[in-house]
Amino acid sequence: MSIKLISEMTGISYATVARALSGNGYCSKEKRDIIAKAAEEIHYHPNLSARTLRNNRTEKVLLGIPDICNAFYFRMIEGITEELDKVGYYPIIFNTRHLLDKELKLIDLLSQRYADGLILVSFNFTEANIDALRRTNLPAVLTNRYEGIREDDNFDFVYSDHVAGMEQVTSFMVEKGCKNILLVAGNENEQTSAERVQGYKNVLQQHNIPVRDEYILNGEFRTEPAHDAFAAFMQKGLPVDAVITANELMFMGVMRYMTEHGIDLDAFRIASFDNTDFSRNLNVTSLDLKQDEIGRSAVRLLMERIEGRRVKSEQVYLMPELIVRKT
Amino acid sequence: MSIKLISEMTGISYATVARALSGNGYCSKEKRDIIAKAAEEIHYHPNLSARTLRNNRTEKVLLGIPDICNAFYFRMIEGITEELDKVGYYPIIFNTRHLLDKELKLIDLLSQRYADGLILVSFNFTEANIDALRRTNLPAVLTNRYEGIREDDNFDFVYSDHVAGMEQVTSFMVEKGCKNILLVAGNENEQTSAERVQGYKNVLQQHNIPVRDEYILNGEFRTEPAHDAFAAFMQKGLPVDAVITANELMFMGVMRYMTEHGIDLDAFRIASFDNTDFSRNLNVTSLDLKQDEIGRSAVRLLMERIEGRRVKSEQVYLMPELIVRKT
DNA sequence: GTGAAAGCGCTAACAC
DNA sequence: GTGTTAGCGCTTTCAC
Repeated sequence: MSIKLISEMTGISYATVARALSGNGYCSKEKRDIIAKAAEEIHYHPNLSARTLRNNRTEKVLLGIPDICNAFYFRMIEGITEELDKVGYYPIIFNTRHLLDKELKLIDLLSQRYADGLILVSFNFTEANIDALRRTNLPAVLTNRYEGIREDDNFDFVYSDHVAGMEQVTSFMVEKGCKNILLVAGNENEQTSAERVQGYKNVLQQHNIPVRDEYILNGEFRTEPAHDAFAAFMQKGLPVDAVITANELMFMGVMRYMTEHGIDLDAFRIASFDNTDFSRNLNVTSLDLKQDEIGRSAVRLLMERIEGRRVKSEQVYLMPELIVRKT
Repeated sequence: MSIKLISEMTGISYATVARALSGNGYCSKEKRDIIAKAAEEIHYHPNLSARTLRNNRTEKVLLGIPDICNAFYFRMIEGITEELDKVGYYPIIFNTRHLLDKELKLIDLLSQRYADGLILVSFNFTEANIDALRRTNLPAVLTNRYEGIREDDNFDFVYSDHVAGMEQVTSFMVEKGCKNILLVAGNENEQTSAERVQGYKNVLQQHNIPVRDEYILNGEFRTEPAHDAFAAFMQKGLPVDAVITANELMFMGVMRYMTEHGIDLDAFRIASFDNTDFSRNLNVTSLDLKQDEIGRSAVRLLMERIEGRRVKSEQVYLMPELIVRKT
């Protein structure tokens, strides 16, 4: 409509106006000025839907985050945003709130061509979302391991080695002479939590330290449950010389218990996963899971597919790094 | 194309297929089944661009956030998301990174009809972005005061009273008997910072406590500058019995200094703005700026405009609430 | 150099 | 009940 309108206003043909506005193809200087003036007058803006419909290209990427309020994802989002910037793409951030429902909705949006590709962060890759993803046959990257991936799948994954990560943290504690190491973990049914618990057990066994179930808490990866589980543990009066929290939300819960009860940060050694601002500003040792690099790799993999440079599925593994601080 | 494809596959007319797929209008059970099967077979998904182009409606709202990694915005984003959910809308989150450039890009996206409306959080409402916004003549809500608003403007604003908020915090300190109250503020050129400083001064003057410039630091609303300004202040050895940080990022900076130097949380009274998880989990008194309610009001105002129920500009003022904790 | 027109996929009005 | 078709705004091919 708008080009047509300008065409009618100026008496210049539709095609010439279109050329002038897009900058593709020739249009004389005089006409271009007339057209520019008219465009300004009606506040012309090309309609994105029309353009997308025509080009079948959105120059946008959907980004599904399980919890947009979890600081863990910040550097990932930053990395993704910056990397997309370089190729003139935008991230469309969706908060999936750990709900399969929302993830499916997101995949549906991809099917509807709301974006050219999808980066999906999830801890819950199941038949439901993987199948939906396969059906879209559009480019996607998952930021977690999925066992059943096939070479001809339309998605890749980027993954941090959580087992090795927890081994680093636990080794650090053992080397510092700790024997009674409390692990505040997530739900063992979740793959990422199981992996972290595995890393913890591996190291204890290597050093012939007994693995005691009461030293492995289920904090559900969330602040409140971690707080409550930690409180219950402290009630028992068992010896502790080190606490490891398997993510920073749970570290927050532990921290809240400690401030409530006037327990100092140096009452025992403490280390967390995620390396967000929270641990940094409290000078607490934390495991950096390379979120930034996860994001950047995800974009690179995705763009390879969007630009048709690759069709075979690929997996990228990253190694976490322990950031040692005061604790 | 896709409807056409199904129409050709099944030999059923285009319109009937369209009716079956959309659910609008009649289509016999038998045909519907045939169509459903064909749709399934080709993984039919309606094309969003085509639909948007046709309907001139996206059912999406652009949401511009200055810093998506600042916990202050979490509850605002949540409030907005939930409220939009109720009316079947989605937020499209854009990280403007405090850059005018990005804000203008965002407003441009609105002009291109990438969404039906815009909620813009900014601390920098100037001629540039306000004019651009006016030119779109599309619905928008700003979450800050803008002095030059006109009754026929195409946008509204929602606003927390920062002066009254800081008065609450400062009064709390004064009532607790504090005399040497350090304020870690932002840059006074910024309107929100100036307002907060004003509230602080108001209360001190009411109580005949001298206002001393060296007790008002510029922490630029960011963690590092606040840390450094606080460190410099502490060097001087001036007496302090209370510290107020004008946002939680700056509180983090102060906190980092304290953990670095082994200063306990009860060395002096401390209170912050924002009431995020950081202060909550450290049991620190903080001012709740009603971010949730800001978000919800913003959506309500915006939907009134999107649905054409109102054209005159409106302003909503909210009153902050002090959450008293251990400090 | 400029202009006419097809077509992206969808919706909906209208004709039968 | 079912079918035909115009048109949303843009891009691009092709004809002049």
